[in-house]
Amino acid sequence: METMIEKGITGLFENFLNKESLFKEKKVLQSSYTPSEITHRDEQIKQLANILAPALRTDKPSNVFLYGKTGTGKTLTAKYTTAQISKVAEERDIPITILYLNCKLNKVADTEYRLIAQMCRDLGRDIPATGLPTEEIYRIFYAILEQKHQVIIIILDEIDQLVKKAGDGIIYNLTRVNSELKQTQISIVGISNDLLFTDNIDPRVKSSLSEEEIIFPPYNAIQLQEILHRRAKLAFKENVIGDGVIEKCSAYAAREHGDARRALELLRVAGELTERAGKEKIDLEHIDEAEQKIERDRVLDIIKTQPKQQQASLLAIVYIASKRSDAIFTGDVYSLYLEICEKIALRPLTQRRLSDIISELDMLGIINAKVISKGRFGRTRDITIAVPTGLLPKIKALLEQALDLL
DNA sequence: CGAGATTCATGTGAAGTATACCTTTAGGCTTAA
DNA sequence: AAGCCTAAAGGTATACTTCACATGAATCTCGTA
Repeated sequence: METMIEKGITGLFENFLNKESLFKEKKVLQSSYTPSEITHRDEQIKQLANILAPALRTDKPSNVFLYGKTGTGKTLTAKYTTAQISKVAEERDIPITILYLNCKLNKVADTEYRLIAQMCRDLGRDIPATGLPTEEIYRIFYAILEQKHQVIIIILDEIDQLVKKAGDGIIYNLTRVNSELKQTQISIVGISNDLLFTDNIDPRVKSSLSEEEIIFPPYNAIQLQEILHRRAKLAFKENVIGDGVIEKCSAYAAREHGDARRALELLRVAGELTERAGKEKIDLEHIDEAEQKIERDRVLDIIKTQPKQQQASLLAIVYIASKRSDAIFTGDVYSLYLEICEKIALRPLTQRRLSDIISELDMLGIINAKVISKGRFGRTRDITIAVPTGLLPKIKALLEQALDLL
């Protein structure tokens, strides 16, 4: 029995190895890849380089704010430009340090403490995850900075999330470093895809943060095609891509506000699916398949990595949503949530907290939750599931398994 | 009939609590001289 | 006496709870036409 399975598996591996891969270099299509040349962002790169250039004379560059929808090349431009700067700086022995922080929710840098702590770690100083006063962390941070004369460029990706969750005082504190330290100057590169976010922050913070602004317009379908062509040439072997495939990927992504990241991902996943199916040429239907798979993986991955309480809350919502199709209210969710908690022996949270969790799930884009007033019948949130309904059973199963239900 | 008051179910802010973790410090014990 | 380990003391961030007040349109109330 065992040997048969073993045989089967080794056979599978052999098969896999014998089959020629469609990819030449798959990592070119991954979002972490920084190409040596960036297409259609010359203008933005030039602007950013101009703004940051004073760092090479050890002057403080202005703070910059980069706006634009997802997948318009903001992060890429920031990383590319700063990498160039630090290359030059290294050659000429100019002391410049670049820090890149992602402030996404539930990530390492989504509170004031965690942000500063993470920067200290990047500078080579270990900081415990909790226990120290925030002021102490600032002291350590200052001490590290003061060790040598230098310019620090801090890139804060998805800064809107940080400010939304932890307030704008952080930015204010960071900009204050400049007046407190003589040796070191820091400047901030803020990246946001929420164009409206600066409306609700302290005007002082706003003005200091956006001394300069660079707008990233969406790519149009033609530009996307060029980007894809260029990368596909590096990533795939010859004659692997079927007719119209690149055009279709571009069109899909252009429909979604010109998101290049998405276009590249579509192409990569389509390639993987083709390969797995044992075919030799990517054709159009693989793209549709890829689109579904991407969405599914994204959602399932978010859900999988949520804490138990969030999962239980979501399961309650999913149960209700699959049973009836009219609006779902907070009260319904809470009572079902309590039942679930009892079944799996999970200490139930208060409704107050559940209310916040629902907001969090909304922020993650798994559900839509809008506050409505039902007049005489009070007010509540109108909750709907924000993922394709075809995914519901899968989500349900995943959650039940994650929570040890049944 | 319509303006204003009422009402409901929950949103939302502030303040307090539990937990897990951190540093400092004071003993207490060991060790080396 | 100096050095090292340990446990207690005193402190923090974070996730959560408790308390109290805010919301806003459907419905009710009641004066008026």
